[in-house]
Formats: sequence, structure tokens, C-alpha cells
Amino acid sequence: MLDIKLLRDDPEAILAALERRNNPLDIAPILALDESRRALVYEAEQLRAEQNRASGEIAKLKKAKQDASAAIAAMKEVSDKVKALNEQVKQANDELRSQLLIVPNMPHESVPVGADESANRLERTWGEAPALDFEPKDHVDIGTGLDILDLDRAAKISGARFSLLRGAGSRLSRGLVQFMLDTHTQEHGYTEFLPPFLVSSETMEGSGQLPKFAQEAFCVRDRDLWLVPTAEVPLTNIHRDEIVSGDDLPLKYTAYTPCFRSEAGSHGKDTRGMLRQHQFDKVELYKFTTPEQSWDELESLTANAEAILQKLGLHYRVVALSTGDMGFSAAKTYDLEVWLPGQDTYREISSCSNCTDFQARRANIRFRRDKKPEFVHTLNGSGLAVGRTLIAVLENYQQKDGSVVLPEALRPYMGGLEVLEPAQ
RNA sequence: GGAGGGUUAGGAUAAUUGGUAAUCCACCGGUCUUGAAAACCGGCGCCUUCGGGCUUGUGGGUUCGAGUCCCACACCCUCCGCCA
Repeated sequence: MLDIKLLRDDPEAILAALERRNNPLDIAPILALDESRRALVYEAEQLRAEQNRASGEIAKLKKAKQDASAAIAAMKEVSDKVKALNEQVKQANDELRSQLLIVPNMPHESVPVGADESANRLERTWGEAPALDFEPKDHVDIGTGLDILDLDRAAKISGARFSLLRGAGSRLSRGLVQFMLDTHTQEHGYTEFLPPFLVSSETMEGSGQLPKFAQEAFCVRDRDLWLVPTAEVPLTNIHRDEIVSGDDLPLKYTAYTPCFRSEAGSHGKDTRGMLRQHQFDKVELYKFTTPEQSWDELESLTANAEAILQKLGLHYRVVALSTGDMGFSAAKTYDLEVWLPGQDTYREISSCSNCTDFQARRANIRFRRDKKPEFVHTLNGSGLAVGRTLIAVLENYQQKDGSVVLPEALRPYMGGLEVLEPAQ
């Protein structure tokens, strides 16, 4: 949610930002709404002041055992007016908020301008694609050959877009989670959380999933609970409606959660294998920072996610998303794309964003350094998507005989195992 | 799911038959001091068009006026039931 004051004081800047995002939203009605709302608030407050004064008078008269019926009768009218006005103010507030909620965040000046992903900017690449002297298989064939991935039985249990890992496969997934959390907590200074996987509507609204993206999430029947689509949701809401100390910033949090997404609208996309699932594991990175810190912190958060890929020796590239490709809340986003030999392409494995004060305003997360509370900046990024990391390990470290050599960093998490051998 | 008790600022406690939130601790600033402590003064919740307005778990209701009365809900504690 943008600051209404910014809209009021500098509507041209907002219009220019919308233009860059290729978003034709008209802000004139919002400004008109704001103006009439403020007039209503002022009028209501004036009447309220009169009411408070008169109430004091009535109390005095009553104490002196004098007749107050005339004053009470007069106040009855004022009271009715105040009630009617407050009702209007409430409506105007709700209306204004819902209008403001559909305005996206303003892109940072360093974000490449363009309509879609074709305008994304390559920032850097790391490592090299493995030189395979044979036709690489994709993770489905590799995983099936190793008897660690069983998509048919997953479909039997839950339907399409689920996976069933077995034996070393499930241990590899668990090991990846451990490896990522250990790295972020011990080397990057993040505090680990294990949040609820079911959250309330209020929490979903706080981080911007509701009402706009209700279609993308799963909800529990007959209860006000949603399955988390990402750990970003519970992590954001840890400090919802709080004022944290400025001395504590930046706060760096990490959490593993499963993520549940309906992927409505992605039918026919990535149908093979475990690239796009209704349930997947992810280790999330999250920061609450001051406004001055947030751009440096975006770079270091991205570097923290990259460190995982580097330790695993996986070739990847970093891309700055264009204004047209960025998410609603982000002011700037870097995607990490890992090389997948089985797909013969780079695939997103992490998305790191600075949401500036956009999410904080909506979730009402502030900090105090002087007298006035200010909104924090929030940043989030995957560190990393576990399922896709598993895919990347399988595809990049596959051998001609169908085995997979485990990267050294993972071996301690696999009981010293060095190679996944194909089943006989 | 059932029964009972509770929720007032960061913490702890007040508030006549309903009269418009008081006090202590902690914390911050100032005076004083070589420095510190103590003492004293001011802050110590939010918004503001600087007139004020809002704030007693949340949302309604009654009333000129609600921490107080009524209704619904949330959360916490204790016990029963169920359960890993």
C-alpha cells in the first residue's frame, strides 16, 4: 500500500511509476475520495470536541445538583450527527483503503523499464554448466532410476502436481533444508523460526495475499485458516501492528516451511516432474530494515541466497526483473536462475525483493529511532526453493551410468554418502 | 467440545449509583555533579488541518456521556473430555 500523502503531494510521480509498470490505473478518483474523506473527518472531530466540552459541563451541573436537561437535550442532536458522520467516515476510510490496495509499489530507479521478462537485465553469472559427454536426463528420469522419486504413487495419493520422495530422495530434501538453515543462521546471521503453516485471513491480508490472490491459495473448510503459500506470510506478520526498536534493525529472519499453492491459471505449464507443485518446501529469508539500509540489504540478501548455490557448485545467473515483470509489492527484484541440463535452460530458484515500506504500511510495522514512529522496509527472498534445488543437484551431478555424485557440502547431511546409485 | 477465571501504556496496579483513564516501576531527555547515583523537572500511547481528535483485548448496542451496563467474538489461565 502506498502512502496517501505521497499520492496527494506528488501524483505525477505515481503516474510516472504506473506508466513504467505498464499499468493504466487512474488515480484521480482516489484523490477525490481522499479529499472528501478528510473533510468528513474534520467535521466529525469538530462536533466531537463540542460534545466533549458539553459533557464536562453536564457532569459539573449534575455534581452541583442543578438541572441539566436543556444541555442534555441539545447534546442529543449533536450525538446523532456525530454518529451519522462517523458512519460516513468509516465508509470513506474503507473505500479509500480498498482503492489504495490496488495501486502497486513504485519501482526503484535502477529497475529496467519494460513490459515483460524480455526486458529483464542480466546482472551476472556464476560458475559454468557441467560438461556432460552424454545426453542429459531430466530429474524425473534420474529420480525414477534411483528409485527416490515416485510421481505415479503421488498422483494416486493426492492427484496431479504432488510428489512422493523415497529413501535417499527424502533424506536429500531434508538435508538440503538443514544445510540451508545452518548456512543462513551460522554464517549469515539470520534467526531461525518455525512458524505456523496455517494462518488466519488477517495474516494473509497483512502480507498482501488477500483479497487479491485468494485463488492462488488453499483454505481450510469451515475454518478461517489458510495454508501458507510461502513463509513470507507468517514472517511478515510476526511484527504486524508493532513498533520495533530502531536499534534492533536490521532484523534478519529465516524459516523453513512447506508452501501450498493452487497454481490456478498455470494449467499446461511445467506439467512434468516436480518443477511446479501444489506443495513444495522452501527456506525463506526475510529482513526488516530502516529505509536507508534496505538497498544494501537487498544486495546482501541476494548474496546470501547465492551462497547456497555456490556451496553446491551449481551454475546460475542473476537477473534484475523489469518493471513489467516485477511483483505487485516489490520495488526491485533479483531472480536467481539455476542451470538445469535436463531442461536445457535456466529456471528460477529464488526471487529476492525489496518491498520498501509498501508491505510495512499495509501490515502496520513500524520502528522508532527518534520521537516519531516510521515504517520499516521489508525484504524477502528464497534461500532457496528446496524442490528445485533437489532437481538442480540431480540434473547437474548426474553421471552417464545414472548415478548422481553428491556435492561435498551435502555429504555431512547424508551420513557421509557420496553417490546416489541407481536401483538394480 | 464442556465448566470456571481473566485481558487497562513495555511491566505492575487504581478508578463513588455510569461523569470522560490515575499511580508506581522500567526507559528517554534536562537541571545538578569531576563522573555516577540520589533528588527535582519534562517526556514516557497513536493521529492531527495544531483547534483538537482517538486509545481500557476486538466489534456492536444502550446513554447527553461507558474501563464501568448489555450482546457477540478473540486470546490467555485452570479443570474435564479428546489427542501426538
